[in-house]
Amino acid sequence: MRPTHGERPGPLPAALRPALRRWFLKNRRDLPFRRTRDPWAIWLSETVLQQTTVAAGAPRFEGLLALFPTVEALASAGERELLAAWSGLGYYARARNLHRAARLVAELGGGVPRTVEELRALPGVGPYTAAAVASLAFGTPVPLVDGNVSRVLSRVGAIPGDGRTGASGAAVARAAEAFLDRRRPAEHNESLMELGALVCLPRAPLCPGCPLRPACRAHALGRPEAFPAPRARKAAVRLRLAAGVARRAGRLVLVDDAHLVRGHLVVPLLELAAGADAALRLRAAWPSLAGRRAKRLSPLGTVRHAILERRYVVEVFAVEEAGPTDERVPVRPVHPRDLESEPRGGLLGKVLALSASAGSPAPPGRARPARAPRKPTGG
DNA sequence: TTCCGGCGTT
DNA sequence: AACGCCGGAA
Repeated sequence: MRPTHGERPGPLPAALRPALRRWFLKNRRDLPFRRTRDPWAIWLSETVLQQTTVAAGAPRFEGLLALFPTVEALASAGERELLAAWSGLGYYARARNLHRAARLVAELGGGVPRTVEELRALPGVGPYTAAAVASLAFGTPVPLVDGNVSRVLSRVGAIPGDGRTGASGAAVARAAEAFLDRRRPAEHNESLMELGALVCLPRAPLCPGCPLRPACRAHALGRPEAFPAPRARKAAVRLRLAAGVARRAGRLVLVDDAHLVRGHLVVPLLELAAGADAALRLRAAWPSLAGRRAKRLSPLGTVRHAILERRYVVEVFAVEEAGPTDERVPVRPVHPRDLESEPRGGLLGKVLALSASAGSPAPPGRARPARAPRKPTGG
């Protein structure tokens, strides 16, 4: 048993259901897939709509339903026919799954399965689609949590986290279960989705028109748009680089950037395997990188640079060169004063700042690399 | 450009 | 838990 840290958001008061219901009856959009309770039509529409907006998906749903009006019709059609009709919708594996599922259903007879468990067993039918068919078509009292509903419930309960993964996903599921109107699950589920689609918008929610506002903790906190928390960013890839700063006749030795941004100029650098000795590797590679022998390397420090989800840790060295120059290695020597007019990335600025601070009368202690000046990137 | 979204796969 | 799928919207 473990201690409770803070209280869980309580269930949405059932007292708000009538307000939600009134709001829905007044504001619901008249959409083609809402005019039917036919399980196959619901299944098909949910499959189409989980990958496209309502605007784009509605006409496609109608076309597909006209072509395959029953699950048996799809089962007896070829996969190619479905794929042809699916063209432009994307996620073609889902069309194949739908076709396989239709054949399974037809083989078993008895039409579209009625229970969540049976539905889940069909290829391409996950928790969402199963709950949608069960509740919207068959009236089974199961909560339905799509992206819209997850956002609504995250806000109403001010649930920390992204509302999908781990504990926050579980908290959203509990809230959905607690708020479910078991007497009319279809209408209830549709109304929550519609509220998310029309009022509880991702970026700028329209709280004044929201029937759940009296209970909404995120609104009470004054920051409805802060929920759900942004999705965790993809884990950054960490890479080690070794870079060398060398001068020839007052000009910086630069090369075309092959690692980070094509078309930019950067100091010669190289990617390091884990545990590799930066100085050793850079010195050995210098002739092929810069076309000249590296006589001596002195460490200048470390620079960090991020591009999208890549994190570079760059060990920078001042390089003293010696010997003849190999003209076959493409190098672009640039005088520092001409740097402004060259395409270059933020990394070069950071490296040069480090080099400059190391070259100037040393402040006591290790010089922290100055932050690179903001530069207008691109074009 | 960045973000979003159900599901299957890994 | 993370990723790819794929097109649309912000």
